[in-house]
Amino acid sequence: MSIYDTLNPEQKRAVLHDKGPLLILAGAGSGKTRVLTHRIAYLIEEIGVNPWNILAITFTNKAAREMRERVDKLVGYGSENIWVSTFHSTCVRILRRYIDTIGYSRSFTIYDSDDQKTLMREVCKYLNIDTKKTNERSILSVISKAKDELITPEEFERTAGGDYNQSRYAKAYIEYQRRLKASNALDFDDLIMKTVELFQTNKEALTYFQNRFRYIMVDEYQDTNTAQFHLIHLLSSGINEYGDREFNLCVVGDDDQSIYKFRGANIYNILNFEKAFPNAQVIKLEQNYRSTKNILNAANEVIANNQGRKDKALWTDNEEGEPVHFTHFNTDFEEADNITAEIQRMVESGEANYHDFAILYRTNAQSRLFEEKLVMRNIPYRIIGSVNFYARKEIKDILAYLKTINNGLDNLSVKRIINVPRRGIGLVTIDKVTTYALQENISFYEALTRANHIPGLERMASKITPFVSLIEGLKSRLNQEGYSLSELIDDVLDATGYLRELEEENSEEAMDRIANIDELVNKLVTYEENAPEEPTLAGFLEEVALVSDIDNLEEGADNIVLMTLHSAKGLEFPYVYMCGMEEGIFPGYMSIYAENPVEEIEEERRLCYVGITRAMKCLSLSAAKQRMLRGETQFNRPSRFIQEIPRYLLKVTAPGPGRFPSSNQNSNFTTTARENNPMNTNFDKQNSWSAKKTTDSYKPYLLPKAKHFEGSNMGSLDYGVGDSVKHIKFGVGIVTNITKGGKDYEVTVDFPKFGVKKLLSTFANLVKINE
DNA sequence: TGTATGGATATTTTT
DNA sequence: TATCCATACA
Repeated sequence: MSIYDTLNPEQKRAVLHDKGPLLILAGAGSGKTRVLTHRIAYLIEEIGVNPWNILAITFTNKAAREMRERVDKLVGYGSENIWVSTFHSTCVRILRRYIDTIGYSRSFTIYDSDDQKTLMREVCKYLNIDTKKTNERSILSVISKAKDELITPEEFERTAGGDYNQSRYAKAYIEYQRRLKASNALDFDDLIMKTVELFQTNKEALTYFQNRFRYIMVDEYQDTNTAQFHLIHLLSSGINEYGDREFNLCVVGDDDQSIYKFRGANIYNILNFEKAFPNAQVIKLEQNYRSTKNILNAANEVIANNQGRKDKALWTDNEEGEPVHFTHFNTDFEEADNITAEIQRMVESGEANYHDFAILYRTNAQSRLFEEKLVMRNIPYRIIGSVNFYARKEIKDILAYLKTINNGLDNLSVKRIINVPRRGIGLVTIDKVTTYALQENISFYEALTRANHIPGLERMASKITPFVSLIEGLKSRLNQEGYSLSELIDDVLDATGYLRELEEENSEEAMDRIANIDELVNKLVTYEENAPEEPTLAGFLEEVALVSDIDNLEEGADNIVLMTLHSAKGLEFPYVYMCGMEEGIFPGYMSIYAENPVEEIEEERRLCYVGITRAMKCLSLSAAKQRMLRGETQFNRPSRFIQEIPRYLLKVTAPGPGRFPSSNQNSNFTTTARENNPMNTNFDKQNSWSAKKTTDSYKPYLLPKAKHFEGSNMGSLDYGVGDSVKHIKFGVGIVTNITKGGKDYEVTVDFPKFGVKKLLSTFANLVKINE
């Protein structure tokens, strides 16, 4: 009995395919990772391929790690030589080796989206682009799209021609790229684009990697963009010893799960694979091993509403299972309350464990209500994606120190930390130094080292010089023999006084920040201990730059997970709750009112398909009749995706009585939840942090009184239109109007000295004056 | 130079 | 509603 006997016929065919291009159309839950790992094993053990010649590319670190683990189990010897990594880290590794041949230095920094935005803000200021009319983000997204399509700034400018807007974007692109280069920095898109550029200009590098990667496998192929396509095409078009192009390329994907078009994914990569790689074989994996018949049928019915798909029909041998549940709640509050109650009940009855559950939603903002409920009920949970650990201020600050030490050209990082902690160096000084650096064509940091020669800055030199010697001191220590990275970070925390300042502040927030910094130190120590090669500062920084929140999703922890539908791709759970199934939420209003709604809605539908197919045993959908969104009450109809599921697959449940029929009981719950809150200790730091935060900011929910509040409810304010009121700052004025805004009253008051002001009643503390 | 404050503004998804 | 930013003030 061999390991290949457990495969079904199609899977086996895919595994035994050893030469030439292969497209595996793998439906959800059809065992594609299994096929990939078994194929690697087959190539090594049966065909005699050197593990060293195999490259497997995924999108997330988590997927890469999983694949590595599974391959390790399957392949006894030499599996560590298989190159398993994400697109981005693959490119970083290639660039670290060759990037100096295209004009960057090997110690380049990677800019994340925050950094990109900061840089773009500088660019806009420099080019006099009004960021109120065109915000940084939209410019960045234009640039990102261009980079995905391998369009250089110069080309972009050429095609822009006389078009005013386009040429403005072009100018921004050029300047942005110039500054990245000056900072010796690459953004995420550059990682791919520059690697392609390297391969196009440096034949030696290309040949080296073509010879190295004789067998290439790509997971989630439907999410690749044009740049990634070219990268793979270049890498796989090596010539073998008989002078033939082999294209030993095996890609796995599912066009129905393509959900990253907004990020440049090019669906034609998978739809036209057979054109791009002649003689490609296509194998379809259509048997689903994950879900019940009912769930799978619901998924099939929904996705059938999309046009232009690759023809396929997913089926399963699994049992029929429960029908798909659907509940139409009255409010979003009731939705969160009932779902969390149901989960709790099922766990307490011993039917399931917390880790069997996932709550999925369209937008991160929807997690908040659930979080509040989970805290109240003492249910352990983990939210993926809302606040990235590495996006926190204190973490970015410390990393900026490390980046400055690693790459002094990184202007952004230097500017970030020059006055953190406070050194009395303000904006004026920074501006002067920047201007000087620009004039002299040197980096910002270089300019700092010459502070006492900069006209007009002689007096500031006494503040700047200590900073420079601080950095220089740290740099030189790093160069000493036997000085470790963990010593470096300790020295950074100590010598900068960063930690001391937080300790002295002694607030709860400061304690959280310290805890986060400790966590960062831990990560660095872990990196040092586990690094495959010699641990380096650049290595650590790049690892940190390329992780996403989903990568930290630990297995085995017994908690519910909450995440967006996007993050859920590739995962599976016995019980899945998809909430907020409403028109305007999912599909989102952005897609409904888009220029090309058909296309956009189809992408949303694929997202829905992804969500449904995450469920193994039981799927529950829900919508709310009214929902609070950015302080406003919205009334949405149930999502069209619900209608697309045939009635016989659905079990429509009436919403429960609602635990909180009237609003005033809530406050009791808030306080008790706070006091008996022993589960904080069971959580990791991130959770207790977020839990605390929301508990503190929790306010009792007021049932929205949307329409008819004018009469009776006015009583809760002790003044009305026409009354004289006193404000602590504005003095006495006359109320001219009162409207309901969110949970509060917006009171318009005419102050004789300050004019007409709109105030929120809870904050304004207006006092009625009796005349 | 640093801080407070109020106003504006955003909210889709992320390697 | 929550955060960000510019402006005014100390």
